[in-house]
Amino acid sequence: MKHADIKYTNQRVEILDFLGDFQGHPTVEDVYEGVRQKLTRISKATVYNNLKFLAEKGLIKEVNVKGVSRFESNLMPHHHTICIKCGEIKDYESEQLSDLTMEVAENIDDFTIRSADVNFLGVCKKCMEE
Amino acid sequence: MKHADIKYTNQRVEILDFLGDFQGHPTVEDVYEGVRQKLTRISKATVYNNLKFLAEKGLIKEVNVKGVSRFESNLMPHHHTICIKCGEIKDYESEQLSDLTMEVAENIDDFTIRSADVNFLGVCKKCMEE
DNA sequence: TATTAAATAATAATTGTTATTATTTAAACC
DNA sequence: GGTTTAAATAATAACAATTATTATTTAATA
Repeated sequence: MKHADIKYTNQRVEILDFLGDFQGHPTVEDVYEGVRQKLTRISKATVYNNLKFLAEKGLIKEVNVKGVSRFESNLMPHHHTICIKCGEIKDYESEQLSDLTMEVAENIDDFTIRSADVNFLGVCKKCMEE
Repeated sequence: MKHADIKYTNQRVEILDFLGDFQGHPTVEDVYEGVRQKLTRISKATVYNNLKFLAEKGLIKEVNVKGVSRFESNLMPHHHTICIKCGEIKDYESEQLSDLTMEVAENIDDFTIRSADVNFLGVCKKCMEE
């Protein structure tokens, strides 16, 4: 799924690779620390710029949780459960909900849809037991 | 809709009044500036604390957009359209989507649901014309 | 090879939010 | 009513995430 109009610099390739391998929804800091293992001289600003850039190009997705940006490479339609205690984020799939969400999205007047996000906020099992 | 276990201080009453009158989804700064018209000596920390407090008590709702907290007093089930250019937020209602969202929410395993948020991201009419 | 634009690194500045502490307010008890 | 106690507030410091700035590097184009 390469895009012709995107310059695949070393930094961008490493960021994409990192996100592809990562299980979960890393923050900018996570990505920075991870990518730094290979590109020791990469700047955090570059990580910010490229995560934003790649999200705008649609190669990755941004998830904003409690004011901090997180990213994922899972582009398939899905939702998120977010624990309001520990912050854990998990993917959750409901094809029916994805379908209805997109159908509704496409019929909103005077609005050019880019994406539709469904977030379930609550308390995860582990936090409930405490 | 008064709650017995909530102390209705002047600050909290003014914040609730402000949110009730406000058309839209004000930030903490908006609320602070607004409430300051009547309670000139109110502290911004108090605004933060009470917005958080009132949201936890379920008297208002928090909407996090692009990393900044916004609040609203509309407690009816509804969604939001968010313009990625100008940041405009508008309420959007789809009973069918609200219903399905809640139904899905209640059936997520190992997760105690608190709320389910649906955000439509895209470009508003005004921004499209530019 | 020279020119130009894009990308990057390093870091300063900004913004939204949280933490701290002293003071004030108000409820609960005698 | 006065005293004790806890909660709420004001003022401000501290913090963390993000954005802006600027010089340098890289790479595409002529």
